[in-house]
Order: sequence, then structure tokens, then C-alpha cells
Amino acid sequence: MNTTIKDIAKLAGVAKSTVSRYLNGGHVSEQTKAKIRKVVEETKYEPNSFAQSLKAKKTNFIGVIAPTLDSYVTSTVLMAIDEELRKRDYTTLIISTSKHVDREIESLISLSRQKVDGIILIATGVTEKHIETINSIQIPVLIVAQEVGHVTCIINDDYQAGFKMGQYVAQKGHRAVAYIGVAESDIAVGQRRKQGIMEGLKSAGVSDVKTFVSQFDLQDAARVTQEVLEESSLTAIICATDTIAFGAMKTITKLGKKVPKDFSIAGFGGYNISGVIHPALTTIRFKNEETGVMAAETIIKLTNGEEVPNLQVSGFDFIEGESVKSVKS
Amino acid sequence: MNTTIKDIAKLAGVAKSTVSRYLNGGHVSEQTKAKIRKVVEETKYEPNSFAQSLKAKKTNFIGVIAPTLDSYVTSTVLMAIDEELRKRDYTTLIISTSKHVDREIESLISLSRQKVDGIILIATGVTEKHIETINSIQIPVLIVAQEVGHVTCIINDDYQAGFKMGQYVAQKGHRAVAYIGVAESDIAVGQRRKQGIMEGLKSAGVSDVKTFVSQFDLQDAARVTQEVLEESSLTAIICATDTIAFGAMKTITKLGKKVPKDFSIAGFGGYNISGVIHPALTTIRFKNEETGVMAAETIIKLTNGEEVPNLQVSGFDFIEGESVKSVKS
DNA sequence: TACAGAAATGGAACCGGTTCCGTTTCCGTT
DNA sequence: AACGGAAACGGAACCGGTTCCATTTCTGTA
Repeated sequence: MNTTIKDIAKLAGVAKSTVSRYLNGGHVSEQTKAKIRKVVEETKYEPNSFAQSLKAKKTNFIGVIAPTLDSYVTSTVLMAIDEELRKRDYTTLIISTSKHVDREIESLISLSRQKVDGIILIATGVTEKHIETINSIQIPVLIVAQEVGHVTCIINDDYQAGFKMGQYVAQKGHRAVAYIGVAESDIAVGQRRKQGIMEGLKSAGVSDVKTFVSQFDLQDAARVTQEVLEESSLTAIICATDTIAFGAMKTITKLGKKVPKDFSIAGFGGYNISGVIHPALTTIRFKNEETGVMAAETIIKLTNGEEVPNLQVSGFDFIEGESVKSVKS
Repeated sequence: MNTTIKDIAKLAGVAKSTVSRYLNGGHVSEQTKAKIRKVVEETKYEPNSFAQSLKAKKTNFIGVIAPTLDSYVTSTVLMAIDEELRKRDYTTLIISTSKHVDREIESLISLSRQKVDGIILIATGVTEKHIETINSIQIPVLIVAQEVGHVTCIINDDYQAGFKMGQYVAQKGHRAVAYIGVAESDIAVGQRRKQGIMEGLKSAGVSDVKTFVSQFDLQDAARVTQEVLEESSLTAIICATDTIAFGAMKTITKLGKKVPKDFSIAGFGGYNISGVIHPALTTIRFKNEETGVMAAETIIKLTNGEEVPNLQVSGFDFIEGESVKSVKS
């Protein structure tokens, strides 16, 4: 049987209210403190946090809903969130939905039953149903990685990142450029990033860009790349993610061509592994740690009813690898 | 304000005990059911699970302590655990320790205060202090990935996997083989796997193997590989993990040598990325999903006081890539 | 030395559920 | 019509804490 505050009180010969005060730093005489301390140590008493939050109306839990755990971006953000929340005495409750969108809704509801103080939703897409559920549970929700009206959001600066990359590739002298992107249902990557790239290229004089659409996985990217390579005279391929870039490199290598000699390749992500691949991939590393910290800070503010900006933008670094070469123009 | 069972009772004109019975499938007349149902729907009532578990003495939470979230192995196991636990109506509480061993101890205690029903510890090393803490909290604990006496454990079949790989490399005709391992404080990888490899090699006639020790990260592996290559006449390097293998490949490539032409390389892990690298890495893929499911099943049995074997072993697949070539003997 | 205000403490109510117990109502059986 | 058992339901206690309130005991100051 677990020891309770009542047991401690009895053993120390005081009222349980006194024990509670002792534990929470209220007014207790040194003498009494000593008695209680002794009993607490002997019994290895640990307060029941459920009972505590029942009265406190505050659980110090923050729920985080993630589409998956096995992606570099998600896990980095998750680690940063967890780290920051821990510092502030919150417990992170991570729920993975295995990319089932339905489960995001379910999780929102189940977390609300757990009475978490706030929820961070790392999103890949946000539907009407999401918004509806978010409004129906009366708990603050923060959306990460996608932008939605009337909900607090943190996003990557996909437009600027795209612009930077587009400009870079164009300035390297490439004129025949292809883009392998993802479905437009993904506002952040499918739309904003693409738009940035296009305008970045344009700003440096490249306006005719062939675009293709791939899934997020390597296999599909490798497949799509075959189509891409049918375009003649191409010198550079910009890929929406590093994984897609790896897929492209795989296909190119398989065809006996070389990066960057025959084709220049660029990606977005900055995974650790990018440095292993030879040649090192030129890419954009989003500041995932910054995003995580920001998310933790923001959700805490929200639970305290403080004002926070409706949209916050997290930065990025440009990583110059060896996968994009200069061409004479 | 949140609606409580008391509000529902008042609105429906019944006692709260009746509402509770309605919610839990007790005897309630159809007429009353209808009344309550109506109120519950209108108010979007969600029971407070803290209050429930306070009385029930069961939270249906399982805590999982992981050293990090951003490793392929950990996240795969985690996903599988989560998936399986959800199926059985448990909520997974994931805690990442960012590789701070102290925090594993802290987390064990903090989880015990949350009154989780059981704890799964994905371990990289288990100290006396761990054992002590595990014994002091009165909650079942399952250790994954390391073997410890008197505690229920699930491990990979590191010995057999190593044996298989050692045998394979030797049978490919390699006689001058080096091994890049990890510290022996890691029983599973540092000792068992190594032992398997050595005996596998020996079984096929190779008994003189130079061994080296690296950290788990790529950079250190790349550094260690430089030393390794100072050995003359080497034809194959077996690496304790895929990451180490990537580091080795990086160094080899940097020196203008080729895999597998100049050196054959093998790893352990079977990360998704292994297929991208050219040449594809010959490796062992441990059945992480199987491990996760097993872990979930086992911890549930433990919380129910059922008997479980003290040690369970999870299997692996041998993945033949292109990174180990045949040499004429 | 008297007295006000703070400190110390116990008792009881409360948080939001579940469950036990006892009473009333309903139904079927003889 | 009388009776017994099950169904239906309300009231109260309980889970393990926190907190309010009232009472007693110290303090320090006039």
C-alpha cells in the first residue's frame, strides 16, 4: 500500500493540514518540521500528483501531438519542447498519431480529458474538423509548422528560406532549373516554400522553372526524379526536402551521372546525415530547437492567459555544401 | 468553468451517483438515460480522468523513459510501444532524458509520483543507482535494450546478430578485418555484439582482429577510422552501428578510396537511410517494432501482476547491401 | 505587564469522481 | 392479493491531497 499524507500525519502526531503546509513551505515550527521530515524520509513518501492537481485545477502537463516520432524535424522539435518545459516544471505528454489525421482529433479530446494545461499540435495539415475540435475543448492550443487563422501558430520562415535558396542557385549561374515539391495541401512546404524559391530564382533572373510533385519519402522522390531528368539541358534541381534530395541523388547516381558535375542539387532540412552524403548537400537548416523553445514558452504563456502574438516565425541557416556548383553563364 | 458530474446531475435532475452509473454502464432506466444523455451532449461533458484514477488507483498511464528521441532505433521502438499501448487503452507518457543518466533516476521517481501503472526504461547502461531506485518505487519496471539481473528485460539478440555478421564477412574471404566498437560499459553493444562478431569470425577461420573504440556519433567514428586505416593490408571493417559505418565511409571517401573496392564495410542498425548511401550498406536490422510490441505487452502483464519471463530476446534480419565484396582467398 | 499581531496548528470543507448502502419501485410468481 | 427479488436511485463516504477558518500559542512593543 502507498503511504498517504494521512499516514504521515498519524506517524508524526500532527494534523494532515500541517504536513501539507510542511511540504509546501507554509508556517511550521522547526520542531514540527523535524518530526515530519523524519517520517517522510523513513516512509519514502511521494505525494500523489493526481490528488494535487485535482484540487489545484492545474496539472502542469502539456500535451504534444506529433505526426510521427521517427522524423528528424519532429524529434528535434520534440526534444527542444520537452527540455524547455521540464525547466519550467511542466511534464510533456507526447502523443504520436502515426500520421493518422483522425487520431489528431481523438488526441485533442483525450488530452482534454487528461486535463492537460495546454496542447501543442505539430501539424502537417489543418482541417475544418481540427479547428472545430480546438474550439470545443476549452484548453489553449498552439499549432506548430502550419499557419491557421484565429489560432496561435509558430511556423518556419519557409518563404524567406525558399527565396534565399532560389537566389543562391540562380546566382551560381544556373538557368535551367527544376523544382521537386510536395502537394499544395501542405501550406507551409507545398505553397510558401515553393513561392519563396520561385521568387528567389526570379529575383536573380530565372523565371522559367519546371516543377514536379513528389511524396515525402525517398522512394517516390527517386521515381519522380526519373521524370525530371527527361527534361533536357537541366543543370540544377531544387528539392523541397533533404529526403527528396537524397532520392534525387540516388537516381542520378544510379544513372551513372555525378553530383554536382552533371546536376546540382539543393534541399531543405539540414539533417545530420546530410553531412555524410558525398558530396555534402547544400541545404537550409531550420532552427528546430528555436522552434521548440518558442513553442514551450508560448504554450505556457497561453495557459497563464497572457497575450501572445498570433503568428511567430522561426529562423533558418543556409548551409553551403558541395552539391551546387558554379556554371559559367 | 468546466462542467462536472455534479452539474450534469443537477441539470438532469438526478443524483450524481446515477450519472456515474450511466457513464459506466450500471443499472439506469431508459427514461433517465435519455435525460442524462441529453445533458451530457449539450454540455460536452468530459469526465476528469484525474478524479477517476484517484479513486480507481489505476491511471492507465505507462511511462517510457528514453535516452533521446532523435535516434532511429529509439523512435521506432517508441512508436511501436505507443501504438500497442494505445490499442489496449493505455496512454504513453514519454520522457526523454537527453542522455543524462541522472535524469533517468529523476524520471523514475517523477513517474512514480504521477502514479503511472508501469515504466519502460529504454536503457543504454544500468547502474547500481538505477537498480536501487527501481526497487524503491513500488511500480513494475521493464528494461529494454540492456540485460540486468532480477529485473524484467527485453534485449536484442546482439550475440547472434554479431555472430551472423562475423561469419558472413569471413565467408566473403576477408582475413584482415578490423572492428570499430563502443565502450564496454554498454553491455549489449559494447560486449555482447562484439563477442558475437568475434566468435562469428572465428567460426569461419578469422581470429586475429584489430579492435577500436568509438563514440556513437559520426564525427568520432570518422576520426577513429583514420587510426584504423593506418593498419596495413586491411580489407574489411565491421562497425558496431550504422552511424559508425557512415563515419568510416566518410573518412574512406575523403581519402580517395572506395567502398567496397578498397575496403568492405558492415554495420548494425538498418536505418532507413542506409539504402540511400551508395553503396548500400550491409547491415543487421533489429526488429525494433517487435521489441516495442513485446515491451508494451510485457509491461501490461507486469502491472496486472502476471508472470513474465525475466528475459526476452527480440530478433533481427540480415540485410545484404553492396558494401562488402568477395575477396579471393 | 498587557495587548496586538503573527505564527502554529487542528478541524472541516472541498476538488470531481466512484462505490457502498439503504430505501423505494417494479415485476413476476404462487 | 401477498410476497420476494431485482432494478432504480439518492445519500453519504471515500480517494489523497489543499486551503479556509477558528483557536491556541508565541512574539514584540508600548
